[in-house]
Amino acid sequence: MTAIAPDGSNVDLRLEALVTDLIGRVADKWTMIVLDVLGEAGTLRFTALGHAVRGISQKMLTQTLRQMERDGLVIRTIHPVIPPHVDYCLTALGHGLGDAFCGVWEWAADHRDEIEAARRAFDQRP
Amino acid sequence: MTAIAPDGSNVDLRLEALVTDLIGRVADKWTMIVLDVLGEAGTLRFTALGHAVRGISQKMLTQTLRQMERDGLVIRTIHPVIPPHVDYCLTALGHGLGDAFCGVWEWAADHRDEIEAARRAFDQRP
DNA sequence: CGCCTTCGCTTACCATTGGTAAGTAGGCAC
DNA sequence: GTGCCTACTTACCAATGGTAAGCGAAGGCG
Repeated sequence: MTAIAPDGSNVDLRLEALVTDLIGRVADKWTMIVLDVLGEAGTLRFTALGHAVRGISQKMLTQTLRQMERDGLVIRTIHPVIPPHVDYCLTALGHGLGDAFCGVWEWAADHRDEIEAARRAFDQRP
Repeated sequence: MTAIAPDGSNVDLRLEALVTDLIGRVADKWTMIVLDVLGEAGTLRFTALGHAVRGISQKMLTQTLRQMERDGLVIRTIHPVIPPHVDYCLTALGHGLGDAFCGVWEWAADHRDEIEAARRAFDQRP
């Protein structure tokens, strides 16, 4: 079941590496939260997003949004007015990822207590 | 629908903050990859895990595993022999998270090409 | 005219995080 | 005694992220 590519490398391993790499870039805290917020709000401006994503710095917000835009997850629309007006919404790809990640949010909400209990137990060990 | 707690804070907001916090700790690159590897392999020793999780440093592996153990996601079993023998496997909680995150792996595998295309398009803009 | 405000950034500086590589424990084979 | 085994620590350095300040261009205000 291990196909070999023309260059001699293992295709399955290469694919796995690529997917793992992709997960590495996408599975980060801020990306997931921005994805969730935008998924629920539809369209938001930069500052509104900044308030909705509690705790994010402007720097990380711009950085995260740029990365998401580059990955085709969000669309950035600039309205050329003064003061500037820029808004963000998810692409179909972004919605897809949001839906895929939805299960994790549900899991987190459902098992919050268990995790807190596990932590307390762990912290009280000899 | 916004219940108010005895201390006056908004319960929905507090819950949301807690869940967001939890996502922040759990939605990190290495945790997700370790979760996946352990989910597929069942039980692995420290060094085997280190080889399976390509690119992780020993330091981050110990750190990630400790955190996951604290959160009740993995069980760490020490066999008191020399040289040391320690193995790791997922708890039910860990399997649950792995299953919840499974959708994201599938999404990543399915949309890899679209993302790469989006990146190329982005990188070639004026 | 000059000054302040607004919004979406960008930048300089510093703290925290993560990678690299070397060390440690402790028994067992040589 | 020397070296090897594994699962870590640790010291040191590079990269990442937070904080806070600045910027640019138009419009309102005195």
